[in-house]
Amino acid sequence: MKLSSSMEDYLEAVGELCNQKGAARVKDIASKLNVTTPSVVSAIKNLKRKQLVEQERYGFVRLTRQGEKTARSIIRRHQVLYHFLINVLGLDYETASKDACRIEHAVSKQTLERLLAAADYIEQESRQGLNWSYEFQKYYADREDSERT
Amino acid sequence: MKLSSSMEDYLEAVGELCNQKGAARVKDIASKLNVTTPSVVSAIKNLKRKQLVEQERYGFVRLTRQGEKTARSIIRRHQVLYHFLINVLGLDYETASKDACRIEHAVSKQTLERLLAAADYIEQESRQGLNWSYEFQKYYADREDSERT
DNA sequence: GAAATAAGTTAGATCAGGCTAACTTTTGAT
DNA sequence: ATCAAAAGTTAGCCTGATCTAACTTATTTC
Repeated sequence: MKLSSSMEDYLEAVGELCNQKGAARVKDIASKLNVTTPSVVSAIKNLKRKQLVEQERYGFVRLTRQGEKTARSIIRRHQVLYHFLINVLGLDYETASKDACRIEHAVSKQTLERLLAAADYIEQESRQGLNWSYEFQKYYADREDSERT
Repeated sequence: MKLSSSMEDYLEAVGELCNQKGAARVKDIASKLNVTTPSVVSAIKNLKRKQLVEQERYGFVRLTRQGEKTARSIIRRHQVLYHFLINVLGLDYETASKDACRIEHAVSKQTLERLLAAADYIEQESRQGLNWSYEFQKYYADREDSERT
């Protein structure tokens, strides 16, 4: 039962709002995703049909058991990606955040696991004195400099 | 003048077909992208409007000057990503290919440049005896093993 | 507790991108 | 040169995701 990118975004937003406030309101989902409330309503209707979300009429939105599971994996995907972009590639938060939002819908399980492993591996290495990230940042900066000439 | 993912796919396909055969035929674009010819026709109409492509009625499709430039950058994006997935993360061709196709529409210029730099850096390191990829593959394999227990 | 405000919903439009079916033009075989 | 097959096109439909405008229900405030 695959979700579209868009539905993943909604489920992710519901998940995050539930995590931080216990339940999600339509208007908060809307403002988080920069869409209008009718868009949220129709998306929620869709997620209800898929049994990922529950909502009493005019009330709060909450995740079902299955919804929680799915949301968790979507959020994890985002997190892993974001972490990788920042801690391995050394991107700024702004760019990392935007790219993570878009790329997350496109990475396979396999790729994701390797991105995570790479970040972990590099972190482990750095505890042993071989600071990959630092060396790479230096390399990257130099290379950028030389391109500007 | 930003292109949708879908339009990027069409332009990329036209670019590749032109590279290998000098011009693209509607049916070849269709089979490359797994869509029907009417879909191609309407996409081409769109790319014509954007001046990225030319075509005499019932004839071949070719890139304009601007189209070539754009196609080149899209193709490069794909290539860089594919290379990274294989040579840095160690994914199999199949997965790398599929993921590259989907992720390419989502990576920013900044992320792309760093992915490229990371791949180059690692390659350079490996010429100096520090075989990152090899070590990482080992790390990854071990970690997968221990998860299976 | 009634009126005003906020939140949620419904109806209906639009747009992109895909499809099928039917048609036209081009190509190629005899 | 003709006519069958292949390639390209057009028309029209469908789905997903968005929007605005208008409406309904809940909440807040006096």
